[in-house]
Amino acid sequence: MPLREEPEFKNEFLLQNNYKPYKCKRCGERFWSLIPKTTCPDRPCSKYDFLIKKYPKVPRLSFDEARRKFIEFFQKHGHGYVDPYPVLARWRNDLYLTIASIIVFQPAVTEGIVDPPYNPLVIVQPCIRLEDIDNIGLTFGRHLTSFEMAAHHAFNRKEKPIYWVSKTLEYAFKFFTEEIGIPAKDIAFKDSWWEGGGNAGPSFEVLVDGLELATLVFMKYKVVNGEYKPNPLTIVDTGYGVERIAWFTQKTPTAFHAIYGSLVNKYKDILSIEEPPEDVLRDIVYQTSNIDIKSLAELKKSLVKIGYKEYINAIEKSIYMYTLLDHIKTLELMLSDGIVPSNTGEGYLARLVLRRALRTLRNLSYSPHEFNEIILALADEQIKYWKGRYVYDKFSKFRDYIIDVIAFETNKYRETLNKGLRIVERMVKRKKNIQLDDLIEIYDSHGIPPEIVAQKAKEYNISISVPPDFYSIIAHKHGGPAKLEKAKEEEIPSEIAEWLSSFPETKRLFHEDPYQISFSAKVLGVKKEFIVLDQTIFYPKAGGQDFDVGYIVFPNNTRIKVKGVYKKDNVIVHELETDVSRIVKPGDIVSGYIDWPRRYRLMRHHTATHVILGAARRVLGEHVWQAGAEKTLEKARLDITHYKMLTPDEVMKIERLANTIVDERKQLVFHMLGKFEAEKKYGLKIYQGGAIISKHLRIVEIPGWDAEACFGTHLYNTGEIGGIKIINVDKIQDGVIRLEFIAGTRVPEYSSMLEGVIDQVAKTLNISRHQVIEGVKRLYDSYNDLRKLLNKYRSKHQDLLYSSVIGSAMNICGLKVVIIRNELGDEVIYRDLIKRLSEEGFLAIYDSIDYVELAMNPELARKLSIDLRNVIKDLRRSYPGIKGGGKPDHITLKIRLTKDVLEKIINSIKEMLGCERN
RNA sequence: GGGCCGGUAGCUCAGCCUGGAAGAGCGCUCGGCUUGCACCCGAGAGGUCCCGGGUUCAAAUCCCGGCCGGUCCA
Repeated sequence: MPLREEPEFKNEFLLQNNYKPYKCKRCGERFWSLIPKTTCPDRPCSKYDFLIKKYPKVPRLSFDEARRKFIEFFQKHGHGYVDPYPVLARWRNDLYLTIASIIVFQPAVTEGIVDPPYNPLVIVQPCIRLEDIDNIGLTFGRHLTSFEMAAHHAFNRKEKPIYWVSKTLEYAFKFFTEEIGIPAKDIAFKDSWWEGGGNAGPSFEVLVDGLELATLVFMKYKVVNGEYKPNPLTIVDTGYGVERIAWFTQKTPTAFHAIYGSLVNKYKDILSIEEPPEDVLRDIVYQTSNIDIKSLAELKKSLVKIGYKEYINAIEKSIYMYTLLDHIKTLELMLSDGIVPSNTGEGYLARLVLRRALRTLRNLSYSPHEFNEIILALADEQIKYWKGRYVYDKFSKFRDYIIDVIAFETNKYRETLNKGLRIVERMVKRKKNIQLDDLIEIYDSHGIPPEIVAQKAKEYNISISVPPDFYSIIAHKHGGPAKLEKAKEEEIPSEIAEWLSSFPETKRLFHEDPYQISFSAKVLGVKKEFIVLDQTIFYPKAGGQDFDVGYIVFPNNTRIKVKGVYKKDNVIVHELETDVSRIVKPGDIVSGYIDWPRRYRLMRHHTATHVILGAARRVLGEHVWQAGAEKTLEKARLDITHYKMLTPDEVMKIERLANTIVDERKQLVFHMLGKFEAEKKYGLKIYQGGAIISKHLRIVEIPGWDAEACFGTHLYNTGEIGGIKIINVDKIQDGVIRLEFIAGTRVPEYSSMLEGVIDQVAKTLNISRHQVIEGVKRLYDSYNDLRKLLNKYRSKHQDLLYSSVIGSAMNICGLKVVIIRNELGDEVIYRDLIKRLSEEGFLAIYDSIDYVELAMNPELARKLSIDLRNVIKDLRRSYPGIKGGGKPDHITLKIRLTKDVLEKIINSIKEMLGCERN
């Protein structure tokens, strides 16, 4: 990382404005200041001096005012304003969350594929970072899981530079001195390095009296396999902390008070918490600001050291409250961007945040049955608090979903806790202690954190020591981070894929007119059975839509079937049934025909999929996103994100609503739009099929209903769908529901199939189609009656067998021996009978069809010192190699019970009992 | 996407390590006690031990593969 001799660090602006470099005597880093300083004004080298210092010219800025000031300042200086993007990075397939403002422009803009909407630009982007989630609260608001990154960006191309270091430093200097009113001498710039989202570069941290207010990054590199390569564009990537600016100007004891204002008191009421007096709290924050505190225990020790022992309890509870403020806001941001909690992917991140919040409630001594009420009250207060404010207004719009999903997830967690605690209890009772291995298993496999295990074990007077590095043991166990790859490519042989890259873009006739069924085109390349044309009506397998089949007619008039069509970037390749390299050459003209009935079905299924998605979003809520889709000849499949199984009523509503769109005969509209233009016009929900990195997007719009970036072939009018029938609903994984449906002429085919099933049932029962329901009912009833009757016969038969068998019992040296033969093949009777007889002191010899079993009462066997296994040994003398085994009172023999075998068995028993041979 | 844990009566689970006659509690049915309810007492019904394969004389139990659920991590 320390590529520290970057020229950016020695900058004109700093030199011309009398900034001088100093080396911090504590951390050894270089920083620039107007006045001499021995340590850098960054913690932990300095304390939060801003909390106690007076700045006469700094006005008190609310969170909203700080944001507004920033935007206005940069707009005034020629920056175009860009609306913030969601915290869920739908436009990227290598990242779940928006962790910085630059994420919005990676990779399309930073790679130079797409121009930014403005250049330079200003954006205030809500971001989520979960790396420091364990520090939340402990640092009194320096760490937050969600924060606003105020940024101005300039994207410099070699041929069109915008600005670089000097201008950026000048903006920062001007903004902080003129707009915020901070004296120039209090501002310092510290050399640093930043990387994220695939880019990196030198940076300056802007520090004021202990608080880092901004980072100015000069992104020159991209990171490829751990190596720094020059980026095609050099990018000014700044990040100003809106929360920190508000905190700085308000000088509230913690950042939470600056961000959450009156909500803090609401939370205090709901949770019945008293914070320490304001001046005490501020002093605690100040005094601990130059210590790296990693746990509550460490903070408590520090409190003792600085003489605030009596506030330990109040501080602990306050920190839990700050954690709840933070986590619930982050959770609501995630949920209102449509995250559905789940056990994988981004959904897990939402679950993680919620569960951490619930654990915090537990730390505040709430018991699980109180979780629901409290967490919902807290969640609702945040929704109210943020109403009408910046992006957070959407909390209100998503209120129903937020409340319902939190309640649902909370119940789920309670169940997990209960289940896990039962496991702990069982373990405690059985093993009497709990080792580290057990703790790891309980957390890793059952989701119960060690603190809770320890608490439970305490009830049984077992004390457990949790190693301080518990979570890193877990992390180590799971191995290093793997590369995130949300999407995957199509299946063409790699040599073909390589060959394809040499061709120009194929003209897509299927987009120009999806109803065209024949065409002619010029051959551009042939390789065995693969052929590339200058244009085609054959749709390649893409976007979940199956490829077209048909045939191509070659110059010598042979027709050859097209059995597959694929796409690599913008080149389409046809796979033919045979090698055609000898009958056609580049430059030839060929004609082609697609299997129209097949294509038309695919089109219906595809357009129906868009209609169904729109219906699902309206019935279930806007958190519903496409999680996968496939359209085949037989049916269409749409996986949607939703947190619980659909009710039959919901399914019916979706189906009905979808069919009204069919009946409304909506005309579809197709556009090619620039990336940012499309996102602005339709929102990020165009990325239903996943991220698309491209300059232009093809938007398929059903006006007033649905708009998606989509490559597929669509009908011109929803009326052509004919009708939609949902045929199957399934929960395929946590948070994902699969809908299967059919459209158009598939519907009668499907209902004929169902009729066929009914007819077959009717035929089997020898009744008419209309009587099927009663017929099956009657059959089922009589089946049950007969089963009961059978049981009566069984017990009757068993009684008869019993008396007949004991009547013919042999007495061998005082032991009563009976022989039972399986004559009916009904194991149940004999097994029962053997048990009954052996309990009554008989030795039973059971002759089943292909084996022989000897069984007697275990106690009796012990009393008579009988080990039936000796029977096997004895038998082996005459029948070597017979198989069998068992225990003293019960053996199994793989042998047929002939007269001779029976005789030998009886002799063997006699010998064991010590009577004479006869 | 990967690791770990689990799947046995309607429900909650024991049995699995160490293979050998499928269990408990709750619920259900019937009967008794009771003015009635809860309780209590007695009897009974209820099983694809997730599915498939393998090892074995013998598999709920051991091995392999799959499906489903949970959980942790990316």
